[in-house]
Amino acid sequence: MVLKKRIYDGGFHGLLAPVIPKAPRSLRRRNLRNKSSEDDEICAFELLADVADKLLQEQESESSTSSTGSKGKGQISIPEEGVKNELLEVKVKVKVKPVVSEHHDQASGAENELVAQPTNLDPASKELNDSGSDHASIVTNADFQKKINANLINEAGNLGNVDFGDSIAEIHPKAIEKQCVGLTSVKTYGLKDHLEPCVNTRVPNKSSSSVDLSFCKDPFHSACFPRRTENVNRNIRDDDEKYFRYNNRSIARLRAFSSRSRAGYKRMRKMMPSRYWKVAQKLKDYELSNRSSGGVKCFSHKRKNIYMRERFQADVVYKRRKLFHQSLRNSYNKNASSESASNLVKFSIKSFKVPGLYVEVPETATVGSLKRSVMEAVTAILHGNLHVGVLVQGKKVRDDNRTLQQSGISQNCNLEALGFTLEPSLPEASPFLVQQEIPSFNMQQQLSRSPSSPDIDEGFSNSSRDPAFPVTTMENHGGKNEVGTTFTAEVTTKEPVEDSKALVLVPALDAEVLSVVPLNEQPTKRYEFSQRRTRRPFSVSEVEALVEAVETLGAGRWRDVKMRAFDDAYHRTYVDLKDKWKTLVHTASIAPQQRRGEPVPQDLLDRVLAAHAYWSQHQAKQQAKKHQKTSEAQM
DNA sequence: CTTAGGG
DNA sequence: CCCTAAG
Repeated sequence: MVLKKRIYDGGFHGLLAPVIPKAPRSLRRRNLRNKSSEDDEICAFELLADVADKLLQEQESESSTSSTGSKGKGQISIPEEGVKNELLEVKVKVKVKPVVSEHHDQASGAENELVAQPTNLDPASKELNDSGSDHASIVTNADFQKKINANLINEAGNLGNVDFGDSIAEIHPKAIEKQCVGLTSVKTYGLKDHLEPCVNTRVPNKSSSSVDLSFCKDPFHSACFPRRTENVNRNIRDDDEKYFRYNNRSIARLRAFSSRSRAGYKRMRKMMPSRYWKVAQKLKDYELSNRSSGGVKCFSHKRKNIYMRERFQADVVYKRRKLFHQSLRNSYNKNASSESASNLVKFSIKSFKVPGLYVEVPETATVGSLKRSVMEAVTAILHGNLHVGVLVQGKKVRDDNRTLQQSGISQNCNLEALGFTLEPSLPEASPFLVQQEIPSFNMQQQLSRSPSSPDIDEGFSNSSRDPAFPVTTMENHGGKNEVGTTFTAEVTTKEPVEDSKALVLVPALDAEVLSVVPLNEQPTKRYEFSQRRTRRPFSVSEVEALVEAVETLGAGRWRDVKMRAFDDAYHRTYVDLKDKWKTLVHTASIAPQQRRGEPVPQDLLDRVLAAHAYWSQHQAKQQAKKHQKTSEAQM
């Protein structure tokens, strides 16, 4: 009946603990916004262009970091005999989502503004040009569609977002049969200096099987379309640090929206790592501003929850990883029967997933534009700096001098555990250092992993496979119907596996690694893409701030604590604060000799203990009261 | 999205 | 720090 007085007499340095009522979420949320300017407008393609640029630069300046990577070229070579002289097949599947291009957006959902053109393919892939439409044909037969839909749903289920109205298409490069696949170039307005990846897959002879990825920059398409205002660039630069402060990964996506619904908003948000979300947000803002001037209603899209950025990111990454694993898989021919030579390693690479690929095309777009979109996406993602990685048991084998046998890759062993990754040859760099050096859209360095583990990299632990979402699973996964955009490229040896159509939902960004993972391996909770955040010990001043905040707000209101004391510390999520408090309490309760890390002043620890005691008691009282109340109500 | 806890 | 179940 009476407001409980909560005067902290424990002595927080003489301060009365101001009990700040917990504001309604709705209100609190409002506060979260407006943290930074929201008038930024960014052209999606500008972003793309920058990304492409960076990546290109990266590629050019970076020689291979692995033995396989000779600039712009990667090769998988299995020097073992027994590899069938088969043709490699490359399939590209795309999950398309209705989109409205920013340039034509008026409700009609105009065609994507991508323009595709034949590229100057290298001789080896010349025929690609001839194959023209072949290498990007849309499969629309009902049966397949059905499967894909199921798959999409399945995939979408992983992301937890689904939408209706998505159309799917499979692009099946016929070039396969010609043993090579070419990616024609695609030009996007504003996309500058894009590379023209030409992926040639050929199988020389029974002695070796190789996948040759060569890239060429297409001078022809270098001419840029008019770029957006400097305004855009400025904003990108200005906000870049925030966007990519912690994770600068490759981004290559084409996006637009046909749906301005909240669902759409949420979906997008979910699908993309929070760090990119902000960008997306801006992109959207841009689009919306464009559109609003045309009289189209915009929906609120200014939500920003800065503290949750990282957490969110984590979630997305997690989901992405999940999806990721569904795709890249190999199937291995383990036919011992025909294998007389026990030392032959025989297998086929069933599919290559293109993780960072994200394609969105308006339903009303033409098939042609779809093709072009895919091309562009591929171009943006594969623009070259890739190198192949080999995974055994989910662990990356880094020593190129090892023999297959030494690496545990042998016919008698578990070929199922063999996988490949296609990753950009990026330098290892601290995201934090990088961000300072490259204030704008730099998203390459991220995939760098700690240089530690020399041979086996635990990070790439077991290619996780979620049993619930087997690649080949076509069962309708019910419910959701949201589809991000999937883009899967499969490389298969002849004998097309009936269900080589594994459709993979690629969670957009973070295309660092394209991997091929064994099909039968059991899923693990470790995902290749997960990169643990770099450890950043709390400084004494941070501890001080935390203690102060908890003293006044109480332990448990982490969101508020965050807001109060770490609002600008983007790398500290409220969960982090909660965790830190936990450790602080622990630290304070153990002997000084047992403490590690930068010593926290005893007085601070004392305050921790005091506050902890106080708020614990407080909480207990609250609970008691609550119980009493409920019990009374029952009587 | 937030909290709360275990890992 | 990560991962998750609950709310």
